[in-house]
Amino acid sequence: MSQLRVRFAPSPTGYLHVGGARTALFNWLLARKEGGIFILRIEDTDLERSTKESVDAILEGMSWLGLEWDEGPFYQTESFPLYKQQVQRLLDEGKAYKCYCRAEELEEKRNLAMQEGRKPKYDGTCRELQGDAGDRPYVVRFRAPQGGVTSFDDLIKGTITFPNEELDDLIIQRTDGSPTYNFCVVIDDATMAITTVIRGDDHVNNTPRQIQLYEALGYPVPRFAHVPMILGSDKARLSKRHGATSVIAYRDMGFLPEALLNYLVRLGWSNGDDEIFSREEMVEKFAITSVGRSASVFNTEKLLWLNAHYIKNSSPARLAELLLPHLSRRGVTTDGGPDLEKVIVTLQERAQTLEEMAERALFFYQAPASYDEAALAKFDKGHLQAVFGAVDEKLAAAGVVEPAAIDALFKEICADNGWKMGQVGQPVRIALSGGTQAPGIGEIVAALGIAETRLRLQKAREYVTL
RNA sequence: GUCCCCUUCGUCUAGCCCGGCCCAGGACACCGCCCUUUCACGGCGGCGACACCGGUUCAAAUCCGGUAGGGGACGCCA
Repeated sequence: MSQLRVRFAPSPTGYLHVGGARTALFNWLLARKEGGIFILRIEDTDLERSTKESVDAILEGMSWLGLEWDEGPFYQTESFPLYKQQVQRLLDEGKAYKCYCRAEELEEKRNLAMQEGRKPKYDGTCRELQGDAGDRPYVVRFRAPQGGVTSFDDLIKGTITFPNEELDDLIIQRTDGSPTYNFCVVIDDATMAITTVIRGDDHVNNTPRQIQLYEALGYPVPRFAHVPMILGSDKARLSKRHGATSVIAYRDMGFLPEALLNYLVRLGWSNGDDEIFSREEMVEKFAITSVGRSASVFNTEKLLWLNAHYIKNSSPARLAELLLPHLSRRGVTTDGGPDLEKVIVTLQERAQTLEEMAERALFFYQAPASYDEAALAKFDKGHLQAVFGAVDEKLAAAGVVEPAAIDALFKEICADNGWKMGQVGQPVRIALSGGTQAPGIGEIVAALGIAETRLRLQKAREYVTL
């Protein structure tokens, strides 16, 4: 059996979106699982819309996700001579012909056909033309088989059959001499010896045409696997109006690549009741044939849950590195402040994204500029002053730095003064962080350090005295 | 309009190929309880689906037919 060769072939007309990322992931997974080759090919035949920026954005998304390719990136624009040559071959063999119909005429005929409820296919005006019609502009059309059917066994959808009658003579070369998509893919997939084509299912309708092209060209037909689309919450095709669709946007929102990957692989694919998959487990368990046949809705809530899971299970050192950009975007530097890894440990259980973590980490590096008045109002001033004073005093004499030891200290303070934990913890939390939503008192103090803690306590005490 | 595809809890899905173990299992979300110095985490429990109609069968989510709904394609875009 020959080696498996798959490819991901995005067109550089935008960033890498989650749908494309999932297709890329499935390709990558299959290649890794089968010990095959994963090729990256940029489909830039649309000179009008293809941009270098898009290519870079796609590459950036791919590498952030860690979907490394074995060959490429190849650019279709580099193969123009080859396409030209193959078009000529088809022309010479009578398998393609020149068509002089004008685009506008065709457009009209198409609209008319649609209006009248007919299939808007090319009427074959130039199909039987003899010889060249001078130097009038022309496109080259593939002479498609008229009768019979074209069918293929899709790895995901099963057997799909099209009556050839539904397929018209598609254009393979434009008036300006450039080749069209359906033709390029076939040539490229054939020359790159792709054995399995995994792509979005918006391509199923193109598949029979491509198969006819493979046959006309004398190439072996690869296997096909069409993965269902990803929908937005309203079940319409996922687009910007549903929120972020760019892979890089997810990175910037503070998602971990393994969380996105895990989410994406479970969209349409499953392995029993398993939800969490490491990269290795995905590779080991993935099977293209067990990808579902129906479209699925992108659900940010679940992605968030997975992200929280991976945040909880990542090392503080790694998170620290990933968190830095989110912090500096907020104008915060960790210089001179608490050890970032210690801060992260207090936040790991509570943050769903790195953005959220950065937000919650802020007070460690910037003493509160104001306090949550409503929360403070639940205690009377005398009590507040007494608490801040007692804690400050206790801390001054303490040599401990472990969260558990500090918590024990607070228990002592409660016992000594006949207070309940709620009467002490909450005021101190407000004094240290400004608000009520923060890690445990012991954790905060340990990360902040005794000196800084006392400073903030004194500040808060002054504040309530005023 | 024509062709192609799809249809299990709100969402992702298991089960479907090889009917009975399924008055349908898991996960996210939601609700409640517990834990608790806040917020979270965690634990426990709850809510909640086989699109519909026929057929085959002792028995159907599973097989067959039809209906409805949804999506995709129909480009000198990819």
